[in-house]
Amino acid sequence: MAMKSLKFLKPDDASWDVDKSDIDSSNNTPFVYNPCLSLSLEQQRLKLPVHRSRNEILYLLEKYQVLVIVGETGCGKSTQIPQYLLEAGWCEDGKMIGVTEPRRVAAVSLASRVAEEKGSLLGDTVGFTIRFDDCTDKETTRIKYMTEGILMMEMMEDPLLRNYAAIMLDEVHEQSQNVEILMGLMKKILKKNKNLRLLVSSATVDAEHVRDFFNLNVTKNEHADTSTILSIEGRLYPVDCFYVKDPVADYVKATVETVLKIHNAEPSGDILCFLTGQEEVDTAISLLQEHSKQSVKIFPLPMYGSLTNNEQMKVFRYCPKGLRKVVVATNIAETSITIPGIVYVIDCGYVKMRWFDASSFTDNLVVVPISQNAAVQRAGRAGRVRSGKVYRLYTEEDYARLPPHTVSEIRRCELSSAVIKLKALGIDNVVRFPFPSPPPAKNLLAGLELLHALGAVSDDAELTRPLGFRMAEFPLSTHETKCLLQGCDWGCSYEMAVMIACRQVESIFISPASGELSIRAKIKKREFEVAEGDLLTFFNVYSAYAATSDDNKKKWCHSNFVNHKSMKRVTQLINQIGSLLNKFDLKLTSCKGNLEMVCKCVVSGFFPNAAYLHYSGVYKTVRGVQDLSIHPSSVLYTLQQPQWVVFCETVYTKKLMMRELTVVKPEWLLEIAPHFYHKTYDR
DNA sequence: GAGCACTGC
Repeated sequence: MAMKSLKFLKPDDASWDVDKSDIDSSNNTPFVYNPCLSLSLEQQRLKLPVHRSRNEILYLLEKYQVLVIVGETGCGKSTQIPQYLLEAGWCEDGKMIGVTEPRRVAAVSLASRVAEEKGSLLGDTVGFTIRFDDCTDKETTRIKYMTEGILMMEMMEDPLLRNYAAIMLDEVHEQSQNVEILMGLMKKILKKNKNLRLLVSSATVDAEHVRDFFNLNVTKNEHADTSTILSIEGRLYPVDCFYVKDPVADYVKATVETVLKIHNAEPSGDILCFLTGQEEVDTAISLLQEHSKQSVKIFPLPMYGSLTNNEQMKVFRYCPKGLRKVVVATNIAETSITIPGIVYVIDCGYVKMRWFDASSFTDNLVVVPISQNAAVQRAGRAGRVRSGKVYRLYTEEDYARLPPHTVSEIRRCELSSAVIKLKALGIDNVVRFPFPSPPPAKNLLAGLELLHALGAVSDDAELTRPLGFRMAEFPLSTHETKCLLQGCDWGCSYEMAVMIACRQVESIFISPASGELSIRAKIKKREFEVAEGDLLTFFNVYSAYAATSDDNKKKWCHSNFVNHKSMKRVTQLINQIGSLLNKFDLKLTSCKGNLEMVCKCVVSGFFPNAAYLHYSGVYKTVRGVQDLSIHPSSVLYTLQQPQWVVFCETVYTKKLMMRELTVVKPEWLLEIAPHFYHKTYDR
């Protein structure tokens, strides 16, 4: 069988450190491939495709308030354009150039790169700001890289962004919820602050849409346009496209067969396969490993988000000589990471996506066909080294029938936190807010309805004081924020902060996939379990961790199968929550073991997610009609099923499952949320 | 008996 076994893992093996989002200096973006590494920095700058457009960019920014830049990753736009603006004197009155990135790693690594090119220290002329890490200087920083959420927060402080000469929204084609809101807000800001310039960088797609969105010219006269497009020639080589003649029945099997076909018939070059989830990737990998044992000279590697850093790094290393590297990945390889050396791409044509259903108020994880844009993006992964080939496991007719664009996140997700932020920014009518791709009105209204139930907006849809205005400032879900603020009133804000912080990290437990270790991990986890459910189990784990002396924390985590890096981040998050509360003269206080109080406080934020055990043996929500079951990751999965629970989220794969449960009493629901449950019964 | 990908003064 496949060697997935962790049996031989030594305690000091690096793969113990399960770490996802933390950034450390030793992990300074292995993801960018630089073919000009041997040249001096200045020579490298001149070789970038964007260099030829330097003067044009500066000219267009004199003439237009908004410039849409189209260029593939690697053309140098994110590193060079801010420097051109600085060199051209845009920052002479002390203003900054702000660049937003969808990911923390990108913000940090771009800032370090540009600081190096400018020969300055990071945090001096060039800096970055991400959550928990502000590496800028109020006096000297002129170019500031940041994550999108940071700019959003700054807009709440200064709605006209007067500290900035220009803002560059980088990689907007990823269409995050934040970017949609940022673009809508920027449209308003640009009307009021005529000195501000906006650059929007996007992959080829949708550039016209973005330009037209920002164009304030209402006349037919093109000379009055306020926005325009500039294309920068990319570094992509042509990619030949192959389709299957007939639809495939099983795309995992077809992927494996296609790998073998390419390996036998095509010249050297690595292969990248796209599948939808971890299970599929693991299946494909073990099939490929069977072949590689039968002397097929391939080197299969999995790639997905929940692999440890160490396992992820393997795809960037050179593979054993004489073997062909075959990476089988989820969508993580579509935009988030770039694997060097890929010449062949196999595309199954599907993707797993979160989808919010406003009628049942559930978030579902569903497998859907990809869009034509995504298909092009996946194919492009084959053309970064030399001309490549893409094998699409669907017919050409199927391709033609795919939707042209991926439905943006804001049209698919729960919107209450977006709505409350807009309200706090003074946008009263959120349904009329200029989103570049407006979400369905019913999703916005569902968001409003939830905020109303939580007490954050009044009957006439105004933010309430103080609750609504306070809630808008927290980087947490609306349910969580409500629990936290209720906890301040009831004296259990510390317990709430701990449980909420634990929800923000990937997982606080380490769960080896198989073997003896996985059994030992389960036994250890059981020792922390409490009958009140998952959130209180989190609290239990954290309390034990916090009670351990600093010197022993790492060892303690190791022997208890708790993720040390997650716990460090949880501690950081609790501190941040504490200082955010301080802003409102609120404090973290503990109720010291009053379990009923803690559970009631959970109900105060999560009461819309209450479910009861139906006599048929499945759970049902009070408001909905679907059947729900307990997710196997829950501590309640193995215990006797409680009569009433509230859950933090649901996932739908084969059936609808509740995650992160708390056991409750039905009378609490009526006591804490009479407005909500009366209303539902009346219907 | 199960986990697309990101992010937050």
